[in-house]
Amino acid sequence: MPRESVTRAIHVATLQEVAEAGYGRTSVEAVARRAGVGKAAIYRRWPSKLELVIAAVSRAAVRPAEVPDTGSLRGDVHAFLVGGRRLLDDPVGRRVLADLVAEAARVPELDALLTATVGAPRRELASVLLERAVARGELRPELDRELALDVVPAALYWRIAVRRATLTDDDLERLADATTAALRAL
Amino acid sequence: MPRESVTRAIHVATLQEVAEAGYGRTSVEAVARRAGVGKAAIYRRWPSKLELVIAAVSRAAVRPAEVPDTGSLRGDVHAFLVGGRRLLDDPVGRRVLADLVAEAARVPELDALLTATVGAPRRELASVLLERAVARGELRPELDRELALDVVPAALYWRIAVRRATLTDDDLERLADATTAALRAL
DNA sequence: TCACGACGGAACGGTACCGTTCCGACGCTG
DNA sequence: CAGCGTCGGAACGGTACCGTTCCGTCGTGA
Repeated sequence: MPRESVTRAIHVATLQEVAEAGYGRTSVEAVARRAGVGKAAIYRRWPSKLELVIAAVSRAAVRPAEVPDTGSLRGDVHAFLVGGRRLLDDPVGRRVLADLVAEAARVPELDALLTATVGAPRRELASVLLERAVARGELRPELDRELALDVVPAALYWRIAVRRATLTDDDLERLADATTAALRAL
Repeated sequence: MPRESVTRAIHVATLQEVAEAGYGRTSVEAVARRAGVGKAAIYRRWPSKLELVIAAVSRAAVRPAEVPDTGSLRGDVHAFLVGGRRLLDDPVGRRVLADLVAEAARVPELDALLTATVGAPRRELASVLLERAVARGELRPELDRELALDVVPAALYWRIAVRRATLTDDDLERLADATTAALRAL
């Protein structure tokens, strides 16, 4: 039975390596070096870099997808944005995410992983929020769900992950206002 | 004097290589192979992979930043989105862009290049559009420009570059409506 | 048409990983 | 406290690029 402490050290080292070197330049050798571990310990667990990274990301991405219910669309959107900012605030996670988004265009397994561990849960959260607003009468029942689900997280991702700028609490308030207005127009 | 046809072949091959392999795994050797060119021809022109990629992207990204003036905020936003979709529609460009966005977090030169050749021109376009709307009285003068400039392109990028889904003409119409509503709330 | 120079291609020594295997050491479990 | 299995580490042969240098060739401009 592999030792858990070693497995954890490898996971941490993997994420750090991907964050610093980028997915493409990440080597199993470097991960082992950083983890203070023999390469054999890694190959005993996973057959390749892809599986290694997938395992590390899967473990790190496990987050309880709590659904906010504030009683209003605007409040729910704000809560969603706050959660999203928290998710993107980790510098290591942000870098790894950007790399994996790029790499997912080439590797279907990574694409599936990202969708399953990050995309789908967040999307489900937003979906619940939208349906509640429809039920409340705040949004039209014919609302274009597809488009709405893209509008909600987009500005947050763009600003933090792409432009690598920050969003203050105040920004988040106004962004919630703007997003709510956008949804009502859909 | 280096031959222009060779330079062009190298540029094309560079972008294709980055698109297929990712920036991190792209090698000068592979670029030369693909371009049907000796490595010497590349090192005669650029000192390293970074400069090579920067040159290729710079050339490819030169696009006339035409400013749409449709007479209304909604029309201007729509025109901006149509232009953005055209920019992101090229599959090679889209992949390269995702890689470079990730790599820009590590390499300041790449960051500066991306800002100068893609970010700033598009941002300037959006800025003009916003100021026109303010002048027209369609948006409040106290409009938060920073936030507004993030809201305008975000959904487009999110959907096409991150989620790798498509946007129909109809989607673009509704997205223009939603974005306009969001801006008015800022 | 001639000569200059950039060309494609091969080869250089050197570094880095690959994926595997073999150690001797150490830590759990029983 | 015995022994089994995982441990860190070193080494394996092999592949791939690095950045540079050297060819013999061929296109181009004078």
